[in-house]
Amino acid sequence: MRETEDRKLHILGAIVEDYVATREPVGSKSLLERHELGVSAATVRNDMSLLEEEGLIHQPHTSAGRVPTDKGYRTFVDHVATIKPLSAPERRAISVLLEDADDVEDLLARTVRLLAQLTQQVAMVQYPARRQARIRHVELVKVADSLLLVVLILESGRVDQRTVPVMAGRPAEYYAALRDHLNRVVAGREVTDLTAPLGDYLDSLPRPERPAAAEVAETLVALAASRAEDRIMMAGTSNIARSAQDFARDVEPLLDVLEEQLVLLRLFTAMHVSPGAVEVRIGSELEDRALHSTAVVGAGYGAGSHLAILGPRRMDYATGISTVQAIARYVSRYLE
Amino acid sequence: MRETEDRKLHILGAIVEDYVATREPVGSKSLLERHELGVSAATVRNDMSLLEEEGLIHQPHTSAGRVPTDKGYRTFVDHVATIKPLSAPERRAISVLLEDADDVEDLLARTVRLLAQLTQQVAMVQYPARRQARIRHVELVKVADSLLLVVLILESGRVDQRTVPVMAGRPAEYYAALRDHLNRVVAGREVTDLTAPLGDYLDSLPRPERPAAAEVAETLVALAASRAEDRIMMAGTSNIARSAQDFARDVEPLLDVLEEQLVLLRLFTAMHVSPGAVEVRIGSELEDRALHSTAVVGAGYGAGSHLAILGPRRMDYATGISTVQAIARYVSRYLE
DNA sequence: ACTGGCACTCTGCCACGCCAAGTGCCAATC
DNA sequence: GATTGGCACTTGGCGTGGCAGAGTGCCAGT
Repeated sequence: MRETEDRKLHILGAIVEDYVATREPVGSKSLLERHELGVSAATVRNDMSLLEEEGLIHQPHTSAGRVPTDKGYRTFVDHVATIKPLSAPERRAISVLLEDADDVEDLLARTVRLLAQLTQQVAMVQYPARRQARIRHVELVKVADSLLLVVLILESGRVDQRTVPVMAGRPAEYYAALRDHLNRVVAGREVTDLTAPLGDYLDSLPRPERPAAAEVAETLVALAASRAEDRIMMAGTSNIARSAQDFARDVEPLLDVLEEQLVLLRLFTAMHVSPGAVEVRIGSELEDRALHSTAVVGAGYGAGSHLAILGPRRMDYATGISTVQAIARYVSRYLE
Repeated sequence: MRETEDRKLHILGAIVEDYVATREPVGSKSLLERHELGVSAATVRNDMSLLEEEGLIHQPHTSAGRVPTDKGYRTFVDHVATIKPLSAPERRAISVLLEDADDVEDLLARTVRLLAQLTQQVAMVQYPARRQARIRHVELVKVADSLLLVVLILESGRVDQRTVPVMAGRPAEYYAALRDHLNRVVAGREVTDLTAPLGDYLDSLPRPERPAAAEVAETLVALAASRAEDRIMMAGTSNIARSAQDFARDVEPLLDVLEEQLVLLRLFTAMHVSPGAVEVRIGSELEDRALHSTAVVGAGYGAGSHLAILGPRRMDYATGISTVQAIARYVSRYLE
């Protein structure tokens, strides 16, 4: 009993492997040619029948081979696939490449390209969440007579900016002074903790001066509240062209989703994986309709951010999972 | 003589229009069904023969309709196409949408999305070149014990940043003081004019302090020299899925090129159009092999930056050209 | 519990033939 | 001389039919 159960899983694994490799429904006979199963074709057929009853594989039509279902891929990933660790040269390559990034942005760009190249899938990385978000410095730049640029520098090294329309005619010195005052008030504070101190500061001003300063203070609060992790960097989109076989129908909505990013962000927030852990979502397990023909292998990194690869359900999960995991760890480390 | 020449061009135009609309080679008979040419099919056939001799159209195989060649599209664009101005609602929509961008980055993002939506092609915008590139402020942020973030704020409102590894163990006050010194030296200067003043400053330091300050100064020079217009923002990539008919072969290298950006940047620098002017490149007129099946309609905006749409050669040039031109003008205006 | 064998069912592919659309050319006409 | 109607010819696309290959389910035998 135990043994036949094992064999069924083994056969499922073989089916998935063959299907991934050949892209074609796999039958009992060709399965025997490529795998040492130690049983006859008829037995394989019986087991396949059972697997189909359990909803793990599926026949496109009578007298065709079998194709794994979403549920089939799922059990494969959960119970069959053995993660193959990366080779030493690969690890070294990752290490070297990420090491001399000269910027967080650059680090992410390298990461995502690397991930796309190693897995041959579409890779995406969420911008890192800011963990200790203390304000380092605020700078005001008058870019036009009635337009002010507010720059916010955090201690983590992140830089955010936004322009705000202001009343025309104020001299540059006015904003220099305002900047100094604001810095005195907000420097060293958490981004979440600006409203009260700024309110106090505004109250301390002579009444006629308040509205002008309030304009800037509001922008500052909004800027501090904006979450940069709401952006995603992507690479390897051309890989979807290679893997999709039914192009016109599948690819267009997929490219739309990738560009929209909103769906991907929801996806990321839905997968609350602890750093280093990997989560796999396959086909219908993904919320969005357009992603039903794809699978996503994601991992957490840093402080609650995510990275992932996206490809066809017919994907090499073993290397995908190990690569995503390894890269997530490396990035976490380099972010300190 | 003059008249038959005109008719030939008219026929070329009709062929291009029909081919763009139907995606199928167009023959003399179906041409008459859709256009009032005032002549018989035989005459059209004769003219088509001549057009083919001139290399403007081409027959996929004997007894098939005609398809425009690159040269054919070229003459169509140069001599036949009449630019249809945008409708009033369209203009208003552009105006409204671009008006309340709260950032240069945001403005570009809106622009590129708008362009993609209006033309149904892939749209791309080069980051604006910095015209008057005076330095407003330099900020140093210690993000780790041996890692320093250098932030450069320009008067135009651009913010650039880069991290640099530094010797460990220096107190934060050291960098605060260094920042103040550097600001005194570089504030108000052109980005191209930093080497000499910074050299003088370094020379003025006591010899043992020089290497430490030099580390930072070098990064600053490199940062100032880095050209941000070497980046491109893109939208509407899913549109290539719709327009390409022969997928597997065409789309993959195309997506690669779009991701690489290098080819696109070379393309942009190659088209030195004055702001507001439009340039069209069709098929083999484009340097890169992967772009031979596409056409690009580009325009200059701002101070020497570019924006463009990219689509199949079989593209609606009339609306493409007018839309690109209109948007380039709007963006130039909003950038002041 | 497996296995070998057998009858059955599809899909993919190839060959065939027909049709529609298109062409080129030529003699006739304005 | 330019234009036109007519005609013979070419060719890709499409539907049909037959055939081979791969696969299945089931059953009787070990």
